[in-house]
Amino acid sequence: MSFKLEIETVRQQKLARYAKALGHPVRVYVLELLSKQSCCYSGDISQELPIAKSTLSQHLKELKDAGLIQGEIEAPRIKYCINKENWAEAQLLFKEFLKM
Amino acid sequence: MSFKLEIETVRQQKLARYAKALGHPVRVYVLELLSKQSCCYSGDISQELPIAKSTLSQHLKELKDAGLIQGEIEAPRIKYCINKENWAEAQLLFKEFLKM
DNA sequence: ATTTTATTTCGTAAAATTACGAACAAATAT
DNA sequence: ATATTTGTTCGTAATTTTACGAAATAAAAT
Repeated sequence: MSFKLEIETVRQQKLARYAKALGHPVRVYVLELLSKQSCCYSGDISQELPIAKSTLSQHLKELKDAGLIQGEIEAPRIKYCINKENWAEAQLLFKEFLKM
Repeated sequence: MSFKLEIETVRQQKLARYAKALGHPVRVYVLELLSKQSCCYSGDISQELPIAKSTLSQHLKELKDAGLIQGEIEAPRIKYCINKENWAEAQLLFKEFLKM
């Protein structure tokens, strides 16, 4: 009996998706910032980083599309927070993966 | 006294670099395979995956460039193994990051 | 009503990623 | 010597990523 390693599973695709979202220093920075202060505004982040606001906005969109963060409108600003449910999933997937 | 979160540090860049390398299902698969059997040949991997050999070769190159794997020539084949030193570093970086 | 504030979306451009098959290299087997 | 085996590199193409500034949006302040 041989155990064939699963290929291209949903699990692997999810892990890769989260990893991809973390594949840029700015996005790593943003997630770490959000973890430190639970939530924050786009402008707070923008002040610290030497990139255009529109560029930051794109990075935030990618984190959102990957499901790692979410934004609530608190006009005229937007409050970004970690998406706890998906973050927990990502943590689990990475933990399992790193154990290997 | 306020503690400003470090921005664009070497640590964040390293983490992002490793994450980026894991940002594709095939590369996640390869790393898991290598962890299961310590080492293996490109052909062994190729057999399992529905992608062209040249494409797999590119993915292997990216994992190698990111430092996560290494290849020893064992002509006419190449034996790929996990780069333990860098893998340990990646594990540590991710672990710290996930703790947040 | 108009201006200000905070942030996104649009338009654009350069660079990187992903994928394939064909051509190439290098050692082994015939 | 030549063919076979194992992988890589090359050439090419489509798509995605990254980045910027300008224009747009939408609520709040004046």
